[in-house]
Amino acid sequence: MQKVLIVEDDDAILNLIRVNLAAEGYLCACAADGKTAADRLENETFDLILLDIMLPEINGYELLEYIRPTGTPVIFLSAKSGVDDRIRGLKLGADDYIAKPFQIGELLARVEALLRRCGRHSRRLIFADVEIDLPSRTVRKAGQEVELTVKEFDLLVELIQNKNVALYRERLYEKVWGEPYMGDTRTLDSHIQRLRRKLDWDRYIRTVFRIGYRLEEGK
Amino acid sequence: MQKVLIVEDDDAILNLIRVNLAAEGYLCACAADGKTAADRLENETFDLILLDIMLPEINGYELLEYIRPTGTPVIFLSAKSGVDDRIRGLKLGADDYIAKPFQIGELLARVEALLRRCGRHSRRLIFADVEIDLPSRTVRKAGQEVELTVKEFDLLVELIQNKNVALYRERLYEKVWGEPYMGDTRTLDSHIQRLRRKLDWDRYIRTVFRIGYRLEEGK
DNA sequence: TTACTTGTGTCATACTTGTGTCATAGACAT
DNA sequence: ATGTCTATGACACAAGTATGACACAAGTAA
Repeated sequence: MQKVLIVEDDDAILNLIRVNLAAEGYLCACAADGKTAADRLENETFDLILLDIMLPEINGYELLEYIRPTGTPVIFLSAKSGVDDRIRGLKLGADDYIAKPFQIGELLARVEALLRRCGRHSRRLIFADVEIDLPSRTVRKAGQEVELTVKEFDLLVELIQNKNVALYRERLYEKVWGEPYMGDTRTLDSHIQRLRRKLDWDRYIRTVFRIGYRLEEGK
Repeated sequence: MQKVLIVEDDDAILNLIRVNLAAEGYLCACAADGKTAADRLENETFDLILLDIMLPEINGYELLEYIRPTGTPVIFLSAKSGVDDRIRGLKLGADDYIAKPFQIGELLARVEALLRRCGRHSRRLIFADVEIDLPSRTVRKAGQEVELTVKEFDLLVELIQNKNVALYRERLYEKVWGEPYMGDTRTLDSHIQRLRRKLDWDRYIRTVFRIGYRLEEGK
């Protein structure tokens, strides 16, 4: 599922976009001003950003400067419909420029085209405040990168892919270590603990006594 | 130098585009009908294709079908300016859609934006302050030419084409050296270090312990 | 020759990871 | 409730391993 950030201060337009993107199966995040958007960008990554130019606080151009180094594709949305505005937006680094008022169908088509091109099937997992990008093997908690070792990372992925399932120690071990579980060592437990500590996840990684562990959604 | 194919049957428009693209430093190839275009595509590769929809012989839509599998970016040019036409073009696989009549400046800006985004298939790669010209195998950092050896160059290209992906040592080695990775030599590491030193890229080329390396965008 | 590229060896260091120990918590029978 | 047994948490540590840094030699082209 692709994740799109919509930065737009006009409620009506924001909702129009949000509803339509959601209906197409995109995961939407919204920000009504530049500051809020900057905060979210600090803490999350997106597959695409729809960016209004005229915003309170920080405007779209400034925000673009900030986004550019991350390589995230951006489509400008703007009431400024002049050719010069379009050229300026594109030259500054936007990937597309849609003038308001626009037809929602065209916006959807342009979003689709851009994501198709960017090929970012950026397979990622999200659980609670933690975001995992599989190809790059990076983990971010509340936007902050957390350094995990190979085993920790693989274990985390295995847990998230089976959230809310009580995983037997045998199964976990065999999946992550790729060899049969002999029991009677503290290996798995130690790694679970390291994960709990690094992610501050005591509340999510629950021990299932005599069985194994379960990554639990909800509180 | 980027190579653009212009497929357009109207001489005036064709020339307008050709002259302006050439002035911007692009290498232009032209075709006035679908058949000619198809022939050229048989024998050459391009960084970008500007494609008129209404053409004699083979029309733009059909041609797009043929181009799509190659992954070359396409901008549709069309006198059909309706929203539905634009949506159709984009849905069929075009990356952008410019309605005629257009302002040449906007076309140039859109060409530039698309090529910027598509780095991967092109003959020119850009990452951070480094610019790579594949055909001439030259590398420039902040405009200054940097001399890289063959292996260093190939390694760099491989990294950039897979930026933000944790590349396994095996994969990197096999891609660049073209033979299976036996492990237990300092070859790959040495070359990574030479790259880091020559480009001053400690902050971009990150070590993924026990996995390999990752070229990381952003800060 | 000379200059250059490239692979490899060595050493030091940093990091990962498995395991042992001990304390504590849970399960269960009495 | 109490006691017992076992499983897990917490922690520290050691061994093994991976990587950075560097130097050098074999190979190659000029």
